[in-house]
Amino acid sequence: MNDRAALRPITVSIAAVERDTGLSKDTLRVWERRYGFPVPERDNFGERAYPLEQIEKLRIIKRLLDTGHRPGRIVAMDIESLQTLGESMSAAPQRIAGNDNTDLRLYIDLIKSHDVDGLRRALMQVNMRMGIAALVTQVIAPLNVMVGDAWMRGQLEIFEEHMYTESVNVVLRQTVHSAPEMAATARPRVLLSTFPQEPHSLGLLMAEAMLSLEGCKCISLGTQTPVLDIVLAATAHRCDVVALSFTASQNPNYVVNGLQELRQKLPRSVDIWVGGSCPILSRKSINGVTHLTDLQSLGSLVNHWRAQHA
Amino acid sequence: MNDRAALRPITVSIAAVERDTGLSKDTLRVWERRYGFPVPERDNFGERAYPLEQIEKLRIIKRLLDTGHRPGRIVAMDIESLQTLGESMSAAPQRIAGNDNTDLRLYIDLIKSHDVDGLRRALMQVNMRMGIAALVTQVIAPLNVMVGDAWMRGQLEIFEEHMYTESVNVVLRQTVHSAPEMAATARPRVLLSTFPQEPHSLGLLMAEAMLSLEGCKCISLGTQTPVLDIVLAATAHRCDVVALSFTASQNPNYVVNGLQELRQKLPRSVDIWVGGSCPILSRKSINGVTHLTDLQSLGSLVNHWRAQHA
DNA sequence: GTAGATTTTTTGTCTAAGACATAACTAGAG
DNA sequence: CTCTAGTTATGTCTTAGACAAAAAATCTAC
Repeated sequence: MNDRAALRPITVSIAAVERDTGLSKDTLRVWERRYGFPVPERDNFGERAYPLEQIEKLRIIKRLLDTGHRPGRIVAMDIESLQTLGESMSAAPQRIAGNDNTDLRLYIDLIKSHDVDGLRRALMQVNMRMGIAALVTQVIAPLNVMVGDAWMRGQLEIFEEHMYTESVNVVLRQTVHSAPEMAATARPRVLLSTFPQEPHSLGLLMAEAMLSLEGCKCISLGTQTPVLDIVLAATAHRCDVVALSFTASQNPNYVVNGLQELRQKLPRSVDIWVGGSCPILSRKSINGVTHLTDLQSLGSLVNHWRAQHA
Repeated sequence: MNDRAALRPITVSIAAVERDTGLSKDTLRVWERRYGFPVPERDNFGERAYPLEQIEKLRIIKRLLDTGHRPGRIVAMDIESLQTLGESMSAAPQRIAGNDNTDLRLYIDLIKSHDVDGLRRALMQVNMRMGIAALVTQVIAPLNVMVGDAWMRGQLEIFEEHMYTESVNVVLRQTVHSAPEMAATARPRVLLSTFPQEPHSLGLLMAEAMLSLEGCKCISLGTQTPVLDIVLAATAHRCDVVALSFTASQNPNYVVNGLQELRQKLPRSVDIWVGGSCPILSRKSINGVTHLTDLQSLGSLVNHWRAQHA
């Protein structure tokens, strides 16, 4: 059908690499020019065609960049050196959680046996027994990481991940909205959303659950709101806080520029709280923007806000 | 702090425009070259600086492209012409419904006054008084069209549309899942999702509401599932029907090719039902795929299926 | 030695115009 | 009315050079 695909099914276009690695086309071309990697083949039309091994290596490089390394030092390295470099770094932070994750295997098994109702029931039971906070921080948040990992390793199909995401969506919304509606006078009033290229809504929903629990009035716009409209919405809804969720799929520059732009256009009286698994947030702190490393700290942040606005 | 921003706070960089409109940098530059719009100013460093009005116009153009217009015809038009163009498109199919829409204005007013709780309460009341079917077909479906329209005319901001979408999301999920859980043995078992380029979930949710009402067992994967995974999921969940939702933002060719591929890979015993506001679906019928023109007809389709599988 | 200011290097993104595959429209024939 | 062939429209790729911003390295003062 497609000559390009038929002749070289093992290579992909620069646009696909940009989508899959998060490295911009400009960056890919300039690395090739400067560091001699990646060196894609060329298809019949003279356009770059990246072999899968190079994409694999690019993914490793991207991870290392996210943890603080610099391109000039690592892009030209061979893949084995990169892997040993990566292992020496990642060993530490994993264990700190203190959770051996054996009980979470249960949920993965439910996903793999395609038992939608069973999965939802199991999550609901956690909610009944331990409450929303524990459900979110001790089950759903670590499960998200495990599911992402399992998918990366090829142990989980895309549709199984989708089924999981939809189930969590259902359960979280049900628990959040079954609680008595927050009074319109509750403070702080928190506006929730994500930046335009960020389609993942689970982080937002988890934050909403935790904030509602703390007695905040949440106004969620769902995902992908332009920066300008976040400003308009915060004003229109008289919000005290704008809370934003980011994942690793976000272009780091978009994140930083967007947040600086938002900070500049939003009144100083409105706080900006950001969270999620986006590495740039931890590496770089932005003036006037509060970064949460985990969902537990939302509670103390709300208390802190209330103390200041008493 | 930033010279660029300090001197011209009313303009933004090409990267920010890409982020907020979804139009690539390449596309923005080539439109400027070919159609003479947008024509950004230049900052102190000779780089493009887009005024807000042009971004507004770009958003409207993007919307019109999604509904089938082509750049060469509309990019050079002035903003008023674009708005009337947008209105003339949606005017026609409106009347056919036989609804004068005066009562729906009420909801628009609630959106414009930023009364989230009021909007949700109003929708919930419709549900109590008239049931889910009426809520979906007589209120939400036509309201979706009205909201899209109002945005195009500049009467509604993006964040107001987002707030509306999120509210409908909440209300629909609440009504669907407050009903007693469907028995695992209920038939037909319907798998719901959208194709990879389709991010809109409201259509899916409306369909799920109607199908649950008819006593079907719904398994939703959320949006954007690859064709191959739809096949895998339908098998894994032993589904009788795959239901897909499409909006006008879909590339017509992707839709047709995707559906043909899906039909080919799915067992003939599994029905494919498609619906939504995507023009190609009405223009072209695909072998082995059932197209629903409106949500009301879902009921008779379910009955028909049951009669055949008695 | 350490803190702070200054220079140098690194790095991502911007610029330009040209090329071209493919999507979409138009016209002609059956 | 339907299908096929020709034509236009359109997005994305290509090239290479420039430069601001960030990071690192060097220098200066105490």
